[in-house]
Amino acid sequence: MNLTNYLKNTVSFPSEELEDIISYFERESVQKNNLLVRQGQVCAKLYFIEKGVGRSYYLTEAGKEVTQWFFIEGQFMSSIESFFQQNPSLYYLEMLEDAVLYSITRENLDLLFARYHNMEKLGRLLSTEMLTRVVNKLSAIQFQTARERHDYMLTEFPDIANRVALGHIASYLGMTQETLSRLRRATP
Amino acid sequence: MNLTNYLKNTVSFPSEELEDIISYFERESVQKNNLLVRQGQVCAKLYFIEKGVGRSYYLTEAGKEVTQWFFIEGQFMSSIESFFQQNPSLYYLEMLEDAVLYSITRENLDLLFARYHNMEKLGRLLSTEMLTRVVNKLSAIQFQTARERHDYMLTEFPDIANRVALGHIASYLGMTQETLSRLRRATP
DNA sequence: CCCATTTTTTGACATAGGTCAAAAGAAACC
DNA sequence: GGTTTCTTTTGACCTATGTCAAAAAATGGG
Repeated sequence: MNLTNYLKNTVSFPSEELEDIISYFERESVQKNNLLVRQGQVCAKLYFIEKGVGRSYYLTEAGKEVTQWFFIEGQFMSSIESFFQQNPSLYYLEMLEDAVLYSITRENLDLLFARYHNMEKLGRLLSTEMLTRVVNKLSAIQFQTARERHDYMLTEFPDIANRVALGHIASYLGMTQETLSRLRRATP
Repeated sequence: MNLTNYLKNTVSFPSEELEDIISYFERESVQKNNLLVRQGQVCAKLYFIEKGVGRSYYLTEAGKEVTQWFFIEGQFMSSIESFFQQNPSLYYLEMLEDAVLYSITRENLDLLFARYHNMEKLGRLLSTEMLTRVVNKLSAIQFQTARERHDYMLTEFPDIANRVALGHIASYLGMTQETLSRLRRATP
């Protein structure tokens, strides 16, 4: 999924708006295991993923990584709180495969929000969509067994299991990797 | 917190816009224990709470209520997914105290979004804010002990403990009410 | 292709928090 | 103000999942 098509499918931009908007994005090739943002830094950019998978994660006091979210092709990726409020990020952003990204700075995004009503609408729709996704995960995590959480994940990220390490998925689901491993073995 | 001030503080609306926007909201008095939406219904309105506390909850297969979120004065309340996508709601919306609400329909809200760029911006800001809140809860729930989750709650809803039943809070935190009760006793 | 490193699986054991049941306390209602 | 109903606390016991450790399998670089 490329950025132009994605934007078109979400809001019906006149083509001159679309061109102007796209011109503020910058193409970046990023290698596997690269960090886009570290915990404590202000997240400077919003990324659109044309190709690749990424995740956000944080470190516990014990030094363990906890995956917060996965981001795949055709989605925007950022440390949202940090990017929008310009706070130090609570999360690391990491690419888990070689990736092609399109990035935009906060400044330029704000400029586009102010310039185009349509752009503001896009922002609203993306936020709302992400919000419902996070709420769905919350429902799954809040009161379900390890097995049910795993089933939820398959609906949100169907093929993630083949793309990222088991340990990353386990922490995303709020369980240890041993538990996830046993769960998989037991699954018929 | 009333609606006019709330809007003013969030986006700098010209006063004629503000007046027009406000005119689409309708004041409603709702009594304690009233349901605004039932599971399975499409949520028709977005509510602003001037006074009172509400919650969203769902029923498990075993018939237990699980609180999803609390909504207090000065916040918008809705079954977000249902309201914005016009899907059947996964949640009940219930007021837990006698309340004063201002409601707007989806139709009118869309009309205002289309009419005023500022309104679209408001929508975006509210979504983003809610998103960061939900993400915070998720972090708390995903990998923390019962005690830590409880501490998180106190930052998000400092005085909620005095306003709503313990069982509602327990399920919000993803634990049983017995566990929450024991936790409180043990807290110095 | 081999060695080093990382990831996944397996086993033995520990424990936080769940379940069930009943008592105690508060609130609501006539 | 006494009875009913709802809410919170307490106790005894249980289980899903965590922890720690080590083996097995997969991956990656030279």
